[in-house]
Amino acid sequence: MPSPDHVTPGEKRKLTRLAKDLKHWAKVNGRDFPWRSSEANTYQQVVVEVLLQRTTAAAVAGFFEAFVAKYPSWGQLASANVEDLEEFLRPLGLWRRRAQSLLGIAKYAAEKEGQFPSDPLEHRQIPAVGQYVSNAIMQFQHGQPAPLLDVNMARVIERFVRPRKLADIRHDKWLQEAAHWLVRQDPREVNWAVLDFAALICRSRSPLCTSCPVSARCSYFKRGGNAQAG
DNA sequence: AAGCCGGGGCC
DNA sequence: GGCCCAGGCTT
Repeated sequence: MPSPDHVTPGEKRKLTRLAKDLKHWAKVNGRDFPWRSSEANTYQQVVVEVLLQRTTAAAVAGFFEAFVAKYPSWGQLASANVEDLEEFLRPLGLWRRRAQSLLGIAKYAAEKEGQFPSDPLEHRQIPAVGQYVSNAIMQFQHGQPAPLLDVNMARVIERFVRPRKLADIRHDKWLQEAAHWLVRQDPREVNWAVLDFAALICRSRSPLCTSCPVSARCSYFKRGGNAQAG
């Protein structure tokens, strides 16, 4: 009996096949956002993660262009007036907390000329940078494979393979390992594919299992998880 | 481990 | 009306 903290070889094969299938699925069905554009710079790729926290990507999509126009760099964001920033963020929600987060990370980044540490342990002290944003930094600035492991990616992995043991995503070793394995090749493409798949098919409420490209191998589907069948 | 932030979309 | 959303911070 394998340790519950460890991803088994069988689970790794499942995840490898899942990554392949979701990449294929996303080529046709994936979403297109401005921050995924080849034009997007590291500032935009990192700052958007703060905008996306607890916020739908659709809402950020209608906001992103205006934000980067008003605050085009870490330096200009760092020197923003707090009240102006709060007012600008208001339609997006979480505006007080988010203004503080953005100012904090911008001041740090401006000080370091936009360079974040390559050691994720050093990210702990940076405002607004938790495990998720840390992984985004590792991927987008340092080219290191890292999972954008949020509630959505967690849901996909848990349904497809098995549920995690711990309540907190960040403390579940098995889930962490599974997510890293899932995105180890073509991390950008797979990360975005998984997030798109989670948002469009493997939704938290009423998942569209009948339209799912991987339902045949999904443990959640095989257990009859979706009662209304899409 | 749980509560909090927050407006908007969706049921 | 309640739930959810590319989390992080505080208690």
